[in-house]
Amino acid sequence: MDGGGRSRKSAEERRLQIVQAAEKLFSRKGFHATTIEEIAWEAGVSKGLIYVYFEDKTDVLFLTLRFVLEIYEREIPTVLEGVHHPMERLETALRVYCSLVDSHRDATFLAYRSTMELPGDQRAAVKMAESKTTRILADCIEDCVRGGFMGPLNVEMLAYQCVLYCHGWALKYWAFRDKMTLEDYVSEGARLLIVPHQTSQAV
Amino acid sequence: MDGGGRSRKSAEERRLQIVQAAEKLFSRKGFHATTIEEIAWEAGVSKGLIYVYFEDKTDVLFLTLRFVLEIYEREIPTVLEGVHHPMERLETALRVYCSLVDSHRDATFLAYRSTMELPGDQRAAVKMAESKTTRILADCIEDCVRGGFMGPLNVEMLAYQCVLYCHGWALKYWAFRDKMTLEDYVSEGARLLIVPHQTSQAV
Amino acid sequence: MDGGGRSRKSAEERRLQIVQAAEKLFSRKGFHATTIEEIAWEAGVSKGLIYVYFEDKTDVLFLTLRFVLEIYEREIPTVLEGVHHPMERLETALRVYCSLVDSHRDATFLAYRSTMELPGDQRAAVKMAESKTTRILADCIEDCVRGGFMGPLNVEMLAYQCVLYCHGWALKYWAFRDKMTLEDYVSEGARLLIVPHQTSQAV
Amino acid sequence: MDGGGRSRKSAEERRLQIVQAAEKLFSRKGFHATTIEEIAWEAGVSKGLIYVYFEDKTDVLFLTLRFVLEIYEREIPTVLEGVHHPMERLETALRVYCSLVDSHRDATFLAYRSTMELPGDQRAAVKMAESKTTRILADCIEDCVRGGFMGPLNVEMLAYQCVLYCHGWALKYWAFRDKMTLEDYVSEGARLLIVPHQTSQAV
DNA sequence: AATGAATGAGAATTCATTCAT
DNA sequence: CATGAATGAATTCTCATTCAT
Repeated sequence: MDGGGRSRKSAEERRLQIVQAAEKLFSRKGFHATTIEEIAWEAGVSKGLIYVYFEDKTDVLFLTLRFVLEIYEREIPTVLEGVHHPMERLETALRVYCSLVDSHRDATFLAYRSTMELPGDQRAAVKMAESKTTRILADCIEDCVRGGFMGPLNVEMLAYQCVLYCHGWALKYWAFRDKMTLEDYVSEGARLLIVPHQTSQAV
Repeated sequence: MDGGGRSRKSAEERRLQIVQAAEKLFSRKGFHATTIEEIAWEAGVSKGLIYVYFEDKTDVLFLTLRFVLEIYEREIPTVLEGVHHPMERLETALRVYCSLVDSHRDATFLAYRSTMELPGDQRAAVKMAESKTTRILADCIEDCVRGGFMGPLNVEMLAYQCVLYCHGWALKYWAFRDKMTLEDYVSEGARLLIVPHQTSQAV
Repeated sequence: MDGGGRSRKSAEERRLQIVQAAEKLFSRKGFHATTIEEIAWEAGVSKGLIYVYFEDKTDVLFLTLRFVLEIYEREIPTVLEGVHHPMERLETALRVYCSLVDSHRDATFLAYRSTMELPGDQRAAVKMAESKTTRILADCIEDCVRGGFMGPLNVEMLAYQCVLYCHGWALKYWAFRDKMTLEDYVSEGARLLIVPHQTSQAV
Repeated sequence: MDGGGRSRKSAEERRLQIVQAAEKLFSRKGFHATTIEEIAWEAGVSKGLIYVYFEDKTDVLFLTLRFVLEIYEREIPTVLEGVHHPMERLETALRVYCSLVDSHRDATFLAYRSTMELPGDQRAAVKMAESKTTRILADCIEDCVRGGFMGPLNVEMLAYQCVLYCHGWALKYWAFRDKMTLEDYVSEGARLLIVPHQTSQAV
C-alpha cells in the first residue's frame, strides 16, 4: 500500500515539484525569460531531469498552465458543494473564482501571455481546460434562468463574460490595485453580471 | 519649412514603415518568434537600419504598441465628435472601441502578451497610453452620471470594465467567434455595462 | 564444473546478448546515432547492466567489431577444412569471405566507419584481428606459390587486396547491387586476383 | 572586373576557408569528434558565421566531401589531357588517382566513414559525385576495349574495382605503409586491373 | 546481479547587435 | 544614410555514465 506505489508517486511528485518551480518563474519572468536551468535550480533538480519528465520547454509550460487551470476546476466546485440557492451559487462561484485569480494573479496572466507559445494541440487543450471551468459558471447561470431568477439570456456568453471579469482582476491589476479592493471588485462584478433580478421576481 | 523638414519627415516615414512591419509580424507570431531580420524584410529595409531608428528590439515593440494604442486615442474621439447625447456618446464609444479592437485583434492581444517584455519605464508608458483611452470612456460615463442618465457609481472602475469588455473581443475571440457576431457582442456589452438607466431613480 | 560455471557462462551470455543488440543497431544507425539505452532495449536488459559488462560505449563497439571479425576467423577455416588443392582453397576462401561479407554487409561497413572511434589500443587490436583473417588468405596464396600454381609475388600484399576486394562488396554495395550478383562479383574477383596461372612458367 | 565581384567572390572564399578547415579537422578527428567551434577556430572565423554559409553541421560535411571529390573530378582529366594511347591513359588515370588519394588520405577515408551521416539527398549527391569520377575511369577502359587493347569485359565493374583499389591505399594504409611504397602499390594495381594485354596482342 | 532515476558536461544552433564600408 | 557581414552570448536539448536501492 506504500512500498510498491512509492516509485510511481515519486514520479508525480517530481512533476509537481518541477511544475511549481516553473509556475513561479514563468509567472514572474515570462516564458522566454525563464531558462530550463533556472527551473531546475528552483526545483532543486538537474537540468537533465526535466527532460525525463517533460518533452521539452513548451511541454513544461503546457503542464504548468494545466496545473493552474485545474486549480479552478477543482476548487470552485468544492466551495459550491455547500451552497444551494441558484443565485447564491452563482455569486459564490464568481467570488471564489476572483479570489483564486487573486491568489494566482501572475499565473492567470501567464495563461494569456503564453498560450500562443504552445503548439496547436496543446493550445487547444488549454482552451478546452478553460472551457471546462467556464462550463461550471454556465451551469450556475442556467440554474438561475431555469429557476426564474434571471431572465432568458445567452448563457454561454454571460459565462464567458464572468470568466473574463474574473480574469480582469489579474489582467488589469495594475489599474485596479489602487482604486479598489478585491471585495469591491467582486461586488461590482456581481452587480454588473448577475443582473440582480427580473421583473418577474418583482411581482 | 520644406527642404529641412523633408529629412525629418522621411525619418518619421521610416519609423512608420518599420513599425507597421513589426505590428504585422509581432501580431501574427509574437515578439520572440519574430526576428529583427524578418521585420527588416517585411519593411523592405536592411537589418542595420532598424538600429538607426530604434534603440533595440524592445524599443521596436514599444513603439509598435504605442502606435496601436494611439489608434484608439485618435479614432474614438473622432467618431464621438458628431455625437452629443451623453448616453449615446457612451454607447458609441463602446461600439467604436469594439470595432477597432476587431480590426486590430492580434495587435490588441499582443499588448497583453508582450507588455511585460518591456523595461519598466516603457511598460509604464504603455499603461499610461492605455489609461488615456480609458479616460475617454470615463469622461463619457461621467457625463452620463452628471446628466442623471446613470446612477452614481465608480466611474473609473466602470471605465476599465468597458475597456476590458472591448478587449475581451480580442482576448476570447476563439470562444466568441462561433457563438456571436461583433454586433451581438456590442449590444450585450451595452446592456451589461451601460446600466440601462437609473430605474431606482424613476420610482 | 557446472554450478560454479553457470554464472560465468551466464556472464558470457549477457555479453553476447548485448553485443548482438549492438551489432544490429550500430550496423543500422552507426555508432553515434545509437544510444546505450537503445542497445539496452534491444538486448532486453537495463541501461545500467551494460556498464557491468563493458567499460563504456566504445568498449561495446570494440567487442562488437571483434565479434564480427571473429566470424571470419572462425568460418573461413571451417569451410577450408574439406578443401585441399591450393588453388581451390584460395578460391574457396575468397568465395566464403565474400559471402560472409554479404551476410554482414552493414557490420563490415561499420568496421570501416567506426574503427577510428576506438582508443588507440583497441583500434590496434581490431587491426590485429583483421590481420589474422588476412593471414588465412595469405597462407592460401603462399601455398599456391609454393606449389607453383601462382608466380612469385608479394604474398602479403595480394592477401590484403583480396580482403579489400571482399570488403568492396560491402563498401560499394550501393553501386554493385544493380550491376551484378554476388556470384558475378566472386567470379570477377577470382579472375582478377587469382592470377589465372603462371603462363610464363608454362612456356 | 574586380571591385564589383569582390563581395561575391568573398562569399566563395569564406566557404572555401571554412571547408578547408573542416576537411582538416573532420579528416583528423572524424565528424562527430569535431565541433563547429573547432572548425570556426581553425578557419579563423566565428561560430556564428558558419551558419551564414552552411545550413548546419552536416551541410559542412557535405560540402567538404564534395570539395574533396571535386579534386578527383578536376585533376584526373587535367593530367589525362596530354596522354593519348588508351592503355597509357588508363594507367595514368590509375596512377594519378592513387597519388591524389595519397595526398588526401584522411579525407578519402572520411568519405567512407561519414557519408552515412548525411541526409538521404546529400548522401545520394556524394555517391553521384563519386560515380562521375568512376565514369572517367570507365571511359578509359572503354577506349582500351574499343581499341582492342583489352578483351571484352564488364567495363562498369572494372572501373569500380579500379576506384576501390585506389581508395584501398587510404583505407588500408595502416597495413600497406610498411610493406610497400605508393609506387609499388600503383604498379601492382596496374598489373592486376589493367589485364596487360590480350591473346590478340600476342599475335 | 540488476535497475533506472539522476546528473551534468557538452554541442548545435539562433539571433540581437555592432561596425567597416 | 544605408548595408549586411561578422560576432558571440545565451539556450535548449542529448546522452554517456554513476549510484542508491
